[in-house]
Amino acid sequence: MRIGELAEQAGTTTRTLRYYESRGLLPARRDGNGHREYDETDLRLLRQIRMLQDFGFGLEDTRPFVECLQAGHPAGDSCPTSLAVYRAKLAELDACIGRMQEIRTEVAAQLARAEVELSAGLPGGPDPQCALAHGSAPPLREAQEEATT
Amino acid sequence: MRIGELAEQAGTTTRTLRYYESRGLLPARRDGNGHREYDETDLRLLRQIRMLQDFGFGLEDTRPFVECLQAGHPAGDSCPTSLAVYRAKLAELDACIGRMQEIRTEVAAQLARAEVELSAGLPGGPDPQCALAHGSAPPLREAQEEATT
DNA sequence: GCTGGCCTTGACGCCGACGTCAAGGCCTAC
DNA sequence: GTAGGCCTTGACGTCGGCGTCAAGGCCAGC
Repeated sequence: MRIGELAEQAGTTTRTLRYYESRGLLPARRDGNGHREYDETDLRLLRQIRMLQDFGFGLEDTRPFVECLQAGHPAGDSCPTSLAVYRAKLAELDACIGRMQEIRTEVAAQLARAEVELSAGLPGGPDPQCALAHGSAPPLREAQEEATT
Repeated sequence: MRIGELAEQAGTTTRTLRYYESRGLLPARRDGNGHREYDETDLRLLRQIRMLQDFGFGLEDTRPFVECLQAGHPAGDSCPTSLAVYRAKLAELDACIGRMQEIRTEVAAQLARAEVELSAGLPGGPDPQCALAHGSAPPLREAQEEATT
Protein backbone atom coordinates (compact mmCIF):
# COMPACT_ATOMS: atom_id res chain seq x y z
CA MET A 1 0.00 0.00 0.00
CA ARG A 2 1.13 3.54 -0.62
CA ILE A 3 1.67 6.38 1.78
CA GLY A 4 -1.71 8.05 1.36
CA GLU A 5 -3.57 4.85 2.06
CA LEU A 6 -1.46 4.02 5.09
CA ALA A 7 -1.98 7.49 6.47
CA GLU A 8 -5.70 7.14 6.03
CA GLN A 9 -5.74 3.71 7.64
CA ALA A 10 -3.92 5.06 10.66
CA GLY A 11 -5.88 8.27 10.82
CA THR A 12 -2.93 10.52 10.23
CA THR A 13 -1.24 12.39 7.39
CA THR A 14 1.39 11.63 4.81
CA ARG A 15 3.50 14.41 6.24
CA THR A 16 3.54 12.65 9.57
CA LEU A 17 4.62 9.35 8.02
CA ARG A 18 7.46 10.98 6.14
CA TYR A 19 8.45 12.69 9.35
CA TYR A 20 8.56 9.38 11.19
CA GLU A 21 10.68 7.94 8.42
CA SER A 22 13.08 10.88 8.66
CA ARG A 23 13.43 10.13 12.37
CA GLY A 24 14.37 6.55 11.61
CA LEU A 25 11.10 5.06 12.75
CA LEU A 26 8.83 3.51 10.16
CA PRO A 27 11.21 2.77 7.25
CA ALA A 28 9.74 2.26 3.80
CA ARG A 29 10.43 0.16 0.74
CA ARG A 30 10.19 1.80 -2.67
CA ASP A 31 8.47 0.69 -5.84
CA GLY A 32 9.69 1.29 -9.37
CA ASN A 33 8.60 4.90 -9.33
CA GLY A 34 10.31 5.70 -6.06
CA HIS A 35 7.00 5.67 -4.28
CA ARG A 36 6.95 4.37 -0.70
CA GLU A 37 5.47 0.91 -0.21
CA TYR A 38 4.00 -0.31 3.06
CA ASP A 39 2.37 -3.47 4.33
CA GLU A 40 0.36 -4.62 7.32
CA THR A 41 3.48 -4.83 9.46
CA ASP A 42 4.07 -1.15 8.93
CA LEU A 43 0.49 -0.42 9.79
CA ARG A 44 0.90 -2.20 13.09
CA LEU A 45 4.11 -0.30 13.73
CA LEU A 46 2.38 2.93 12.96
CA ARG A 47 -0.56 2.16 15.18
CA GLN A 48 1.86 1.38 17.99
CA ILE A 49 3.54 4.75 17.57
CA ARG A 50 0.22 6.57 17.41
CA MET A 51 -1.05 4.93 20.56
CA LEU A 52 2.01 6.00 22.48
CA GLN A 53 1.77 9.47 21.01
CA ASP A 54 -1.80 9.66 22.23
CA PHE A 55 -0.44 8.86 25.67
CA GLY A 56 1.73 11.93 25.36
CA PHE A 57 4.95 10.00 24.79
CA GLY A 58 7.58 11.84 22.81
CA LEU A 59 8.61 10.30 19.51
CA GLU A 60 11.95 9.22 20.91
CA ASP A 61 10.14 7.33 23.64
CA THR A 62 8.44 5.21 21.03
CA ARG A 63 11.71 4.03 19.55
CA PRO A 64 12.21 1.06 21.86
CA PHE A 65 8.72 -0.16 20.96
CA VAL A 66 9.42 0.23 17.28
CA GLU A 67 12.73 -1.58 17.50
CA CYS A 68 11.10 -4.31 19.51
CA LEU A 69 8.50 -4.88 16.82
CA GLN A 70 11.10 -4.69 14.10
CA ALA A 71 13.14 -7.35 15.87
CA GLY A 72 10.25 -9.71 15.35
CA HIS A 73 8.63 -9.62 18.75
CA PRO A 74 4.89 -10.06 18.81
CA ALA A 75 4.22 -6.66 20.37
CA GLY A 76 6.06 -3.37 20.79
CA ASP A 77 6.14 -3.87 24.53
CA SER A 78 7.51 -7.40 24.42
CA CYS A 79 10.95 -6.12 25.31
CA PRO A 80 12.41 -4.97 28.63
CA THR A 81 13.46 -1.62 27.18
CA SER A 82 9.85 -0.88 26.36
CA LEU A 83 8.78 -1.79 29.85
CA ALA A 84 11.41 0.56 31.20
CA VAL A 85 9.86 3.33 29.15
CA TYR A 86 6.44 2.50 30.54
CA ARG A 87 7.78 2.71 34.06
CA ALA A 88 9.63 5.93 33.44
CA LYS A 89 6.52 7.44 31.90
CA LEU A 90 4.40 6.33 34.81
CA ALA A 91 6.80 8.09 37.15
CA GLU A 92 6.67 11.21 34.99
CA LEU A 93 2.90 11.09 34.93
CA ASP A 94 2.72 10.73 38.67
CA ALA A 95 5.08 13.63 39.18
CA CYS A 96 3.17 15.73 36.70
CA ILE A 97 -0.22 14.90 38.15
CA GLY A 98 1.04 15.62 41.64
CA ARG A 99 2.47 18.94 40.58
CA MET A 100 -0.74 19.92 38.85
CA GLN A 101 -2.79 19.03 41.87
CA GLU A 102 -0.57 21.21 44.00
CA ILE A 103 -1.07 24.03 41.56
CA ARG A 104 -4.78 23.43 41.47
CA THR A 105 -4.93 23.73 45.23
CA GLU A 106 -2.92 26.94 45.17
CA VAL A 107 -4.97 28.52 42.44
CA ALA A 108 -8.19 27.56 44.17
CA ALA A 109 -6.89 29.16 47.35
CA GLN A 110 -5.99 32.34 45.49
CA LEU A 111 -9.42 32.43 43.91
CA ALA A 112 -11.19 31.91 47.20
CA ARG A 113 -9.17 34.63 48.89
CA ALA A 114 -9.67 37.07 46.05
CA GLU A 115 -13.39 36.41 45.99
CA VAL A 116 -13.67 37.15 49.69
CA GLU A 117 -11.66 40.31 49.34
CA LEU A 118 -13.71 41.43 46.40
CA SER A 119 -17.03 40.90 48.11
CA ALA A 120 -15.71 42.52 51.27
CA GLY A 121 -14.38 45.52 49.40
CA LEU A 122 -17.32 46.00 47.08
CA PRO A 123 -19.74 47.73 49.48
CA GLY A 124 -18.36 51.23 49.55
CA GLY A 125 -14.62 51.27 49.03
CA PRO A 126 -12.52 53.89 47.26
CA ASP A 127 -12.47 53.90 43.50
CA PRO A 128 -9.13 53.26 41.81
CA GLN A 129 -8.59 55.03 38.54
CA CYS A 130 -9.83 52.51 36.06
CA ALA A 131 -8.79 53.74 32.68
CA LEU A 132 -9.23 50.24 31.35
CA ALA A 133 -11.39 49.77 28.32
CA HIS A 134 -12.77 46.35 29.08
CA GLY A 135 -15.51 47.23 31.52
CA SER A 136 -16.10 48.01 35.15
CA ALA A 137 -13.48 47.46 37.76
CA PRO A 138 -14.95 47.29 41.23
CA PRO A 139 -13.12 48.97 44.10
CA LEU A 140 -11.24 47.34 46.89
CA ARG A 141 -9.22 48.63 49.79
CA GLU A 142 -7.59 45.73 51.50
CA ALA A 143 -4.06 45.34 50.34
CA GLN A 144 -1.95 42.29 50.77
CA GLU A 145 1.75 41.75 50.74
CA GLU A 146 3.55 38.88 49.13
CA ALA A 147 1.38 36.04 47.98
CA THR A 148 4.11 33.61 47.10
CA THR A 149 2.57 30.72 48.92
CA MET B 1 16.56 50.46 40.21
CA ARG B 2 17.94 49.20 36.95
CA ILE B 3 17.06 46.11 34.96
CA GLY B 4 19.80 43.87 36.27
CA GLU B 5 18.87 44.56 39.86
CA LEU B 6 15.16 44.05 39.26
CA ALA B 7 15.85 40.77 37.52
CA GLU B 8 17.94 39.62 40.43
CA GLN B 9 15.32 40.68 42.97
CA ALA B 10 12.69 38.70 41.12
CA GLY B 11 14.92 35.74 40.44
CA THR B 12 14.78 36.05 36.67
CA THR B 13 16.84 37.48 33.84
CA THR B 14 17.11 40.80 32.05
CA ARG B 15 16.11 39.09 28.84
CA THR B 16 12.86 38.03 30.42
CA LEU B 17 12.09 41.54 31.63
CA ARG B 18 12.72 43.02 28.19
CA TYR B 19 10.53 40.32 26.75
CA TYR B 20 7.71 41.24 29.11
CA GLU B 21 8.10 44.85 28.14
CA SER B 22 7.92 43.96 24.47
CA ARG B 23 4.65 42.16 25.20
CA GLY B 24 3.21 45.28 26.78
CA LEU B 25 3.41 43.98 30.33
CA LEU B 26 5.88 45.64 32.69
CA PRO B 27 6.52 49.03 31.05
CA ALA B 28 9.66 50.92 32.03
CA ARG B 29 10.75 54.52 32.51
CA ARG B 30 14.13 55.60 31.16
CA ASP B 31 16.93 57.57 32.75
CA GLY B 32 19.21 60.05 30.98
CA ASN B 33 21.26 57.29 29.38
CA GLY B 34 18.27 55.46 28.02
CA HIS B 35 18.58 52.83 30.71
CA ARG B 36 15.38 51.32 32.09
CA GLU B 37 14.32 52.46 35.53
CA TYR B 38 12.08 50.47 37.85
CA ASP B 39 10.63 50.86 41.32
CA GLU B 40 8.93 48.76 43.94
CA THR B 41 5.65 48.88 42.07
CA ASP B 42 7.29 47.21 39.12
CA LEU B 43 8.78 44.61 41.39
CA ARG B 44 5.33 43.76 42.71
CA LEU B 45 4.00 43.58 39.16
CA LEU B 46 6.83 41.31 38.18
CA ARG B 47 6.33 39.06 41.16
CA GLN B 48 2.68 38.77 40.24
CA ILE B 49 3.57 37.70 36.75
CA ARG B 50 6.17 35.22 37.93
CA MET B 51 3.77 33.64 40.40
CA LEU B 52 1.21 33.05 37.68
CA GLN B 53 3.90 31.77 35.35
CA ASP B 54 4.90 29.30 38.04
CA PHE B 55 1.31 28.13 38.00
CA GLY B 56 1.75 27.40 34.32
CA PHE B 57 -0.32 30.36 33.15
CA GLY B 58 0.56 31.68 29.74
CA LEU B 59 1.85 35.22 29.57
CA GLU B 60 -1.37 36.46 28.00
CA ASP B 61 -3.27 35.04 30.94
CA THR B 62 -1.35 37.31 33.27
CA ARG B 63 -2.41 40.45 31.43
CA PRO B 64 -5.66 40.98 33.36
CA PHE B 65 -3.73 40.79 36.61
CA VAL B 66 -1.16 43.26 35.36
CA GLU B 67 -3.80 45.69 34.14
CA CYS B 68 -5.62 45.34 37.43
CA LEU B 69 -2.52 46.31 39.36
CA GLN B 70 -1.73 49.12 36.95
CA ALA B 71 -5.23 50.48 37.43
CA GLY B 72 -4.38 51.04 41.06
CA HIS B 73 -6.01 48.04 42.64
CA PRO B 74 -4.26 46.62 45.67
CA ALA B 75 -3.72 43.21 44.13
CA GLY B 76 -3.59 41.72 40.66
CA ASP B 77 -6.61 39.60 41.42
CA SER B 78 -8.74 42.46 42.73
CA CYS B 79 -10.63 42.58 39.47
CA PRO B 80 -13.35 40.33 38.06
CA THR B 81 -11.40 39.67 34.87
CA SER B 82 -8.61 38.17 36.96
CA LEU B 83 -11.06 35.98 38.81
CA ALA B 84 -12.42 34.81 35.50
CA VAL B 85 -8.92 33.75 34.54
CA TYR B 86 -8.54 31.88 37.80
CA ARG B 87 -11.76 30.02 37.14
CA ALA B 88 -10.87 29.23 33.56
CA LYS B 89 -7.50 27.95 34.65
CA LEU B 90 -9.04 25.80 37.34
CA ALA B 91 -11.26 24.23 34.73
CA GLU B 92 -8.25 23.66 32.49
CA LEU B 93 -6.31 22.14 35.33
CA ASP B 94 -9.16 19.81 36.19
CA ALA B 95 -9.50 18.71 32.61
CA CYS B 96 -5.76 18.21 32.31
CA ILE B 97 -5.46 16.31 35.57
CA GLY B 98 -8.38 14.13 34.61
CA ARG B 99 -6.88 13.36 31.24
CA MET B 100 -3.54 12.51 32.73
CA GLN B 101 -5.12 10.21 35.24
CA GLU B 102 -6.89 8.41 32.44
CA ILE B 103 -3.61 8.05 30.63
CA ARG B 104 -1.88 6.90 33.78
CA THR B 105 -4.46 4.18 34.17
CA GLU B 106 -4.08 3.07 30.57
CA VAL B 107 -0.31 3.02 30.69
CA ALA B 108 -0.34 1.10 33.95
CA ALA B 109 -2.66 -1.44 32.35
CA GLN B 110 -0.37 -1.78 29.34
CA LEU B 111 2.60 -2.26 31.62
CA ALA B 112 0.85 -4.89 33.70
CA ARG B 113 -0.26 -6.80 30.62
CA ALA B 114 3.16 -6.65 29.03
CA GLU B 115 4.85 -7.80 32.22
CA VAL B 116 2.59 -10.80 32.41
CA GLU B 117 3.16 -11.64 28.77
CA LEU B 118 6.90 -11.29 29.15
CA SER B 119 7.13 -13.55 32.18
CA ALA B 120 4.79 -16.03 30.52
CA GLY B 121 6.72 -15.97 27.26
CA LEU B 122 10.24 -15.99 28.64
CA PRO B 123 10.39 -19.59 29.90
CA GLY B 124 10.76 -21.37 26.63
CA GLY B 125 9.31 -18.98 24.13
CA PRO B 126 10.67 -18.42 20.62
CA ASP B 127 13.70 -16.23 20.28
CA PRO B 128 13.21 -13.39 17.84
CA GLN B 129 16.27 -12.13 16.08
CA CYS B 130 17.50 -9.43 18.36
CA ALA B 131 20.17 -7.63 16.42
CA LEU B 132 19.67 -4.68 18.69
CA ALA B 133 22.42 -3.37 20.88
CA HIS B 134 20.24 -2.75 23.90
CA GLY B 135 22.83 -3.37 26.53
CA SER B 136 23.40 0.27 27.38
CA ALA B 137 21.99 1.93 30.45
CA PRO B 138 18.52 3.41 30.14
CA PRO B 139 18.53 7.09 29.25
CA LEU B 140 17.70 9.31 32.14
CA ARG B 141 15.13 11.76 31.00
CA GLU B 142 14.12 14.87 32.78
CA ALA B 143 10.54 15.02 33.89
CA GLN B 144 8.83 17.62 31.85
CA GLU B 145 5.78 19.48 32.91
CA GLU B 146 3.03 19.83 30.45
CA ALA B 147 1.35 23.15 30.20
CA THR B 148 -2.34 23.47 30.68
CA THR B 149 -3.99 23.54 27.35
C1' DG C 1 -2.49 15.40 -25.54
C1' DC C 2 -4.34 17.16 -21.46
C1' DT C 3 -6.25 17.13 -16.90
C1' DG C 4 -6.31 15.36 -12.46
C1' DG C 5 -4.53 12.74 -8.80
C1' DC C 6 -1.12 10.64 -6.48
C1' DC C 7 3.58 10.78 -5.45
C1' DT C 8 8.58 12.92 -4.68
C1' DT C 9 12.10 16.17 -2.12
C1' DG C 10 13.12 20.47 0.05
C1' DA C 11 12.38 24.18 2.76
C1' DC C 12 10.14 27.54 5.54
C1' DG C 13 6.32 28.45 9.21
C1' DC C 14 4.33 27.79 13.75
C1' DC C 15 3.77 28.09 18.87
C1' DG C 16 5.87 30.17 23.76
C1' DA C 17 9.11 31.98 26.47
C1' DC C 18 12.75 33.02 26.42
C1' DG C 19 18.62 31.98 25.49
C1' DT C 20 22.41 33.63 23.19
C1' DC C 21 25.16 36.30 20.38
C1' DA C 22 26.61 40.66 18.05
C1' DA C 23 27.82 45.40 17.94
C1' DG C 24 27.89 49.31 20.21
C1' DG C 25 27.30 53.25 24.18
C1' DC C 26 28.22 55.11 28.74
C1' DC C 27 30.41 55.37 33.19
C1' DT C 28 33.91 54.12 36.66
C1' DA C 29 38.24 52.73 38.38
C1' DC C 30 42.99 52.31 37.93
C1' DG D 1 44.01 55.49 28.18
C1' DT D 2 41.97 51.36 28.82
C1' DA D 3 39.77 47.56 31.00
C1' DG D 4 35.61 46.16 33.01
C1' DG D 5 30.86 46.24 33.88
C1' DC D 6 26.50 47.66 33.08
C1' DC D 7 23.36 48.96 29.67
C1' DT D 8 21.12 49.35 24.66
C1' DT D 9 18.74 47.24 20.25
C1' DG D 10 18.33 43.63 16.92
C1' DA D 11 18.19 39.28 15.34
C1' DC D 12 18.68 34.44 15.11
C1' DG D 13 18.38 29.78 17.80
C1' DT D 14 15.79 26.40 20.70
C1' DC D 15 12.39 22.47 21.34
C1' DG D 16 8.51 18.92 19.00
C1' DG D 17 5.68 17.55 15.78
C1' DC D 18 4.24 18.38 12.39
C1' DG D 19 1.45 22.10 8.55
C1' DT D 20 1.97 24.25 4.37
C1' DC D 21 3.69 25.52 0.31
C1' DA D 22 6.70 24.99 -4.07
C1' DA D 23 8.33 22.65 -8.01
C1' DG D 24 8.37 18.74 -10.34
C1' DG D 25 7.51 13.36 -11.81
C1' DC D 26 4.56 9.57 -13.25
C1' DC D 27 0.41 7.35 -14.53
C1' DA D 28 -4.69 6.74 -15.68
C1' DG D 29 -8.61 8.21 -18.06
C1' DC D 30 -10.90 10.77 -21.66
